Amino acid sequence: MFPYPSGAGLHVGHPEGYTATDILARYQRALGRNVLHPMGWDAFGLPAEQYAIRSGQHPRKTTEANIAVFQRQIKALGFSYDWSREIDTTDPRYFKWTQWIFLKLYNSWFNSATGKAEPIETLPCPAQEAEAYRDSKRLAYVSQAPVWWCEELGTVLANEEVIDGKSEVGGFPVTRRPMRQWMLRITAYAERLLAGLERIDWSESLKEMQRNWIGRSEGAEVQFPLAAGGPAISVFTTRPDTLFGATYMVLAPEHALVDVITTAPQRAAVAAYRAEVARKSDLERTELARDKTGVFTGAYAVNTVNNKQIPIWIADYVLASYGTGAIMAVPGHDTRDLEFARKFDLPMVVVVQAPAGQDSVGFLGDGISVHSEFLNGLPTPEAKKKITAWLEEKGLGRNTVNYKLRDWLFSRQRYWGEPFPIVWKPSPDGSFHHQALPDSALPLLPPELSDFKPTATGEPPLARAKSWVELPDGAKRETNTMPQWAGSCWYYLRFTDARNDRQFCGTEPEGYWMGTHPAGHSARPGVDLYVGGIEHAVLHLLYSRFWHNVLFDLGYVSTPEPFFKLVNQGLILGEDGQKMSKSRGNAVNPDDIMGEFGADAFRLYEMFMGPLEMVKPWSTKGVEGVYRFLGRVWRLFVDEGSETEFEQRQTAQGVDNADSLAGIKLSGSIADAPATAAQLKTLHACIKKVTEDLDGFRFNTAISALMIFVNDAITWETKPAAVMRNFLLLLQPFAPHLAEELGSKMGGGLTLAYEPWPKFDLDLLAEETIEIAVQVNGKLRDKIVAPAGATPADIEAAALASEKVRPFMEGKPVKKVIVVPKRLVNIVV
RNA sequence: GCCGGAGUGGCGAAAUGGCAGACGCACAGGACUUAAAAUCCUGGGUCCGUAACAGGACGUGCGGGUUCGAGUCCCGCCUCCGGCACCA
Repeated sequence: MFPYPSGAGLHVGHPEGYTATDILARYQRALGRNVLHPMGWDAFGLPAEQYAIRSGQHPRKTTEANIAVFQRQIKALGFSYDWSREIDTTDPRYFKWTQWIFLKLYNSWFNSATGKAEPIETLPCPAQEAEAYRDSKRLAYVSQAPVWWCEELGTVLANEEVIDGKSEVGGFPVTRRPMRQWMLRITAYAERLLAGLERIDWSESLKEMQRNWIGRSEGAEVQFPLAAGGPAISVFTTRPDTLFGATYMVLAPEHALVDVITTAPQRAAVAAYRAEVARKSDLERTELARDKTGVFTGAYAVNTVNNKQIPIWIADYVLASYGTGAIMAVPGHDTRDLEFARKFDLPMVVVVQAPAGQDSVGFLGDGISVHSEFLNGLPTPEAKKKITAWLEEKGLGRNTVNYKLRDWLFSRQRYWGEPFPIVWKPSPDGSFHHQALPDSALPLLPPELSDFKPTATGEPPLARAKSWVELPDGAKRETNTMPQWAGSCWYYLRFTDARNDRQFCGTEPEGYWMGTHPAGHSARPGVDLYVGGIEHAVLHLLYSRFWHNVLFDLGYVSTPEPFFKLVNQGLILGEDGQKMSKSRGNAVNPDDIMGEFGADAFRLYEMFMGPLEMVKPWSTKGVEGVYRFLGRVWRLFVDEGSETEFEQRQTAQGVDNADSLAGIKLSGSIADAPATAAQLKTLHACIKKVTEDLDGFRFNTAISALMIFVNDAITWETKPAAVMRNFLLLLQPFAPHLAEELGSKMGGGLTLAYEPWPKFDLDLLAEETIEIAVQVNGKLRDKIVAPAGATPADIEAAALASEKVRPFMEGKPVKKVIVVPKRLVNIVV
């Protein structure tokens, strides 16, 4: 995942994923594959804008400076990126296409019959109000609804950006307020986003997080007529089988029918309760709201299965934004309803018999229906089917599916983001109607501003630029901007064809790199390997999949999913095992580490710490360890005398580093000598282990294999040049600077990075004799040495003959002997 | 509460159901040095045992199970980390 270039520079987490992919890129190239390994900048975003507000410095300037810092650090780490594909989401040549994709969303609708997005022109519209109808179906639409507003940040936020009633960025309180906003219809893709998870190689936990976020829930929508007549109240329930146990109803306080149904005597109480709820922040509502509150509306609904009248309450434990914003309360089999019923003394009926030994009151699982007339005796799944059929027949209900996923709030009141390619045209009645700009008007650049603060009226900062906003024909530009996620939704596609100024990316390169083109190198549709932090599980990774699905439907990309294989690198903690942070004082600065130990040691250490996916604490002692290893590699190759001279020259003044380094000679122990069988075995064991570990992303054990080679090679009096050169080829992806330096001293022409990966020969690994463990009743008692070709019978005989084993078999008959070829013998007595 | 993941030496960790602790850190002893650093060599799970060897018992969060054999598989718990959480 490409980084947001913050002013603080890289933190140690960045090089973790980047080193892993760089090693694999180098490895895959050495295997002869064409590798796309690019870097870019997710550079729109809040910090640059907030800095601009404080300092008056244009975010463009800050962003450029930050990118320069990131570039310097990333280049110092020796990543083999293809810089000709570098992208910057704030570059008009890039965000032109972000705006273009927005227009595709705007000009499309989701056809539920085909399950796909289609151009808006294909939408069958009623003759009257055609435009309004079209607008109501677009994938990008305007909504006047309560949204999360963050006073501190001066902007609205998406659902995904609000955590426990606070902004994800900064942890500021957010409140709900109705505003006109752009939304993206991601909910139309709920099923597709769920189904798509089945065909991609992501960790189960990450898939689960996405599934939970989408929150699919199957149930029934049921109508409850009002006792007094008028509109029916619709509820969503996953347990229609408990309908006979519904003893009251609850509407969310914000429900539209509350005003309609509340009776005169209750009006004051209801109004007071609604005011109280509205005043509560969402934080209070979720954190403190375990204690149930609510008031009676005075109205009754009819439970049509038994024609009983049940009271209608309002309570804030029912959310306006989920399902229909109303529930049938079944205190017998729902914890929350039970709590509420107990508090307000409402009736409770058991309608599901729990299995023997469990209390039926408050029982939530599947059981047998009771006190439910025609459902009695049915197990829960059948009762659900029967009651739903019954409701459908009477026109009182139907099967339905609900999702927790909400549409994506896509506009922000910020300066430093992509402007919407939208203008508002005046209508004769004085209102304004949105209209898309043509593709030819892209990119739409933001106006120049010197004051980036939100305006006093709460309008976005872009509203300040009157000459930009107000068009000669009386139309006004949209002044919201897109969220930071927009640019990162599709950047992986741009990498395939980063300099294309006619298309967001060409069909050919897209097909080639995404793996569906006949000439493509991969059988895994999508990005072959995507490495990044888990924090994007429900943000970037969900948004991106959504956009990609839409682009796929519209025929612009060739794969249904963007990222085939995804690996989440584990967080690197501070030396104290706590999360790294400036305030804790346990943060590690990559520049310091590179300055002291060099880029290779830094790369190597981050890979040696442990498995890529694991959370692991930093240890500067550990860096010293791999640094020492690199020192041993160096001394393995170079002549000690010339090395000493080098060090002396270094301490003298006015000596050019490169010239001085060239004076170091290769060690005399490296010679064009034939390798011994033992040397070849050491080399090929290393090739095998490193190769297999790289295939499995096991960088830490691959490095330990390199160490094992060096520990052995350091004892060789004569080091065959061919063996040593092969070792450098294995080292090169991990520590490219050192490996290339030594490679060039060895000569032989090519840069190591362009040479093929060594192959291992199993024959060279064959042992002449094998050590075999001898167990008695599963306990190790001896080790014997047998020729590699020994038969199981030979080995068994040798094991039984062992002196050390004899005492443990004394006087006990041998029941069974298990011989595991080449490993062990277990004698059961 | 629900869903994921993880618990192995002093520490980071390694181990297709087959010799637990590879590799590294830290530590200890030794060599080199006037000395230190660097470097090189050696050692090490715990306990019992021995003058020293030898030898033995125990040991992968806890309790069971399957198996000739379990860190690994199964069942039940505990702890930690991450996510979700009044979602009907």
